[in-house]
Amino acid sequence: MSSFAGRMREYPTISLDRFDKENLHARAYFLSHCHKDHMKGLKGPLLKRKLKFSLTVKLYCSPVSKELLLSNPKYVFWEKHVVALELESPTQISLVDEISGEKEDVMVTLLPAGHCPGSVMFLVEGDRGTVLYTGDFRLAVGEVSRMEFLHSGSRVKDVQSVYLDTTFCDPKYFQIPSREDCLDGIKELVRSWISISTYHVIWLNCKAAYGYEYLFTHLSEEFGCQVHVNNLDMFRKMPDILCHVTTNRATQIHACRHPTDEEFFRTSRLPCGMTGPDGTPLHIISVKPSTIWFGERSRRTSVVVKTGRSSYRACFSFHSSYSELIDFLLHLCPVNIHPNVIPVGRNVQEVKDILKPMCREYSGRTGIIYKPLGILKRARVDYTVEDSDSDSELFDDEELMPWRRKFPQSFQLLPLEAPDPEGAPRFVGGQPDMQEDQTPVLQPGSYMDCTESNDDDDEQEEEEFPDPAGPKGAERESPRWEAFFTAEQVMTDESSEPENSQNSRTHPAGETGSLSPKLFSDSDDDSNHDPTQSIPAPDPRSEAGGQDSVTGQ
DNA sequence: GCGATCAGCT
DNA sequence: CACAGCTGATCGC
Repeated sequence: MSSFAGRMREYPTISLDRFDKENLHARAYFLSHCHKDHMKGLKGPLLKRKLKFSLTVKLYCSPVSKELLLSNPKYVFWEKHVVALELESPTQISLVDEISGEKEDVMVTLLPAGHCPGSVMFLVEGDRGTVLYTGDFRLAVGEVSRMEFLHSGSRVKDVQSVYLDTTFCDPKYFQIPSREDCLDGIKELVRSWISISTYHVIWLNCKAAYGYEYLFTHLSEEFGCQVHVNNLDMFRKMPDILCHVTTNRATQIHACRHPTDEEFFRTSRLPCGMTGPDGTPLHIISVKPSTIWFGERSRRTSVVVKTGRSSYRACFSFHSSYSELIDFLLHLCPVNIHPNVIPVGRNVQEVKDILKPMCREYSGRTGIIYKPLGILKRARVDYTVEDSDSDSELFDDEELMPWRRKFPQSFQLLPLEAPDPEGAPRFVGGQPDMQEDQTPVLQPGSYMDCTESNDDDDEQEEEEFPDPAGPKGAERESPRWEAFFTAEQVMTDESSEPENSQNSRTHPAGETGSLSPKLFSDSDDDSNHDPTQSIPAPDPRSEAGGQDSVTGQ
């Protein structure tokens, strides 16, 4: 969560991502993205009043952020004062003091931040130097070197200060699998489940915030199956997202929410209440996108981990990992780095100590070529620099390399602080240039990793599911669906759908017993997920028409 | 009655 | 396992 107070020391007359207290006096406002912790004070009555009497105060953001902001009635009063700036289009902005008439011009450029729809960084250039406010961001290693507006000719711009998203500025988040690897893992899980039968549905247990659209659009595209969401008003002018989400519950992929959705899931219901034909229960698995949960794990895991009978965690990060942050900072080589976020369990000084070696005064000695992954890799073994085959992928244009570069002495020691003594990546897969003993790439379908999971976690999560078989020793038995459904539905019938109770009574245990039992067992073998091993046994009442009502679009 | 803040809960 | 956000209680205006 951002704890940035809103103002940069170089340009104190503008406020970014904070709109309360001192920020009420700003000459211009900037919103990096539409997450509530970056919108504090934005709907406040004081600011509302200020706007009424001001001719010059504007709120600058990306076109997508403007759309998302104004789709919320609480912020429509901004309508006349929001200015959408195109990405990577430097814009001169006059900062005028409406009382004194005093004026200062700055050039502002929005850069893509990869955090959520519409998220941007703000590059501000003016008489007080060049500063970069990152907002929240996730950039892969090497991406910063390809951002044109951070460069001038063949060199990196002289950046005075970076105001940085330090959410994962901690060695325990040294490596987070790439978006692509995480997505691939989730795709394989989704594929293996929804292909069993049309009664098999996925619930993506996503938080109520922008940022998961990337997941929705890719899954929809992959499986030709729109994702069910509560509301799509905010995407009304975003056809690229809109075409992949739906408010029609008849789909196998859900990301709908309900205040008690976890309870719904425990009782085998979707938050939207969707059932199969005649109220037939659907077979639901939940996938909870998580980052910190993975960061806390002490052993290597795959990008998708089974945490309960029908619960999974999938690695999914909106924020750059520690190594991505280092790559970003070593490339920019700013004079100052200010953390916007103090991760839980750390204090400001600790975060500043971590960042210090990336500041300019600690670098810029000789002309050592900048190769972050090579350095990180070597740092665990020795302190020499060596060529890496991955360089060409990371830096497609050597001309864009920073020119004032030397390795911060203390930085080379940082990876040794990582909790993993061997420096092993925490995930199966990972970067192609990892050490030889690591599995080089994600194995399709390798999302089961129960044997490496933390026992406590598993126990805890398992408890969410009533196990009619009783003791742990019975875990490998076929799930007893009849008891599972009946017991819970009798107790909670909030949906007041009579079909539910009827359905649970008419759902024979033998039928569910044939549902790929190993999918629910404590397995760590992919082959168990081969849907062809099981014969889906839909409710006898469900004819083709019924199935269409589940999958029909 | 509203906003700010915090505990509790995902 | 706290990435972001909601609800409800309490307090002050």
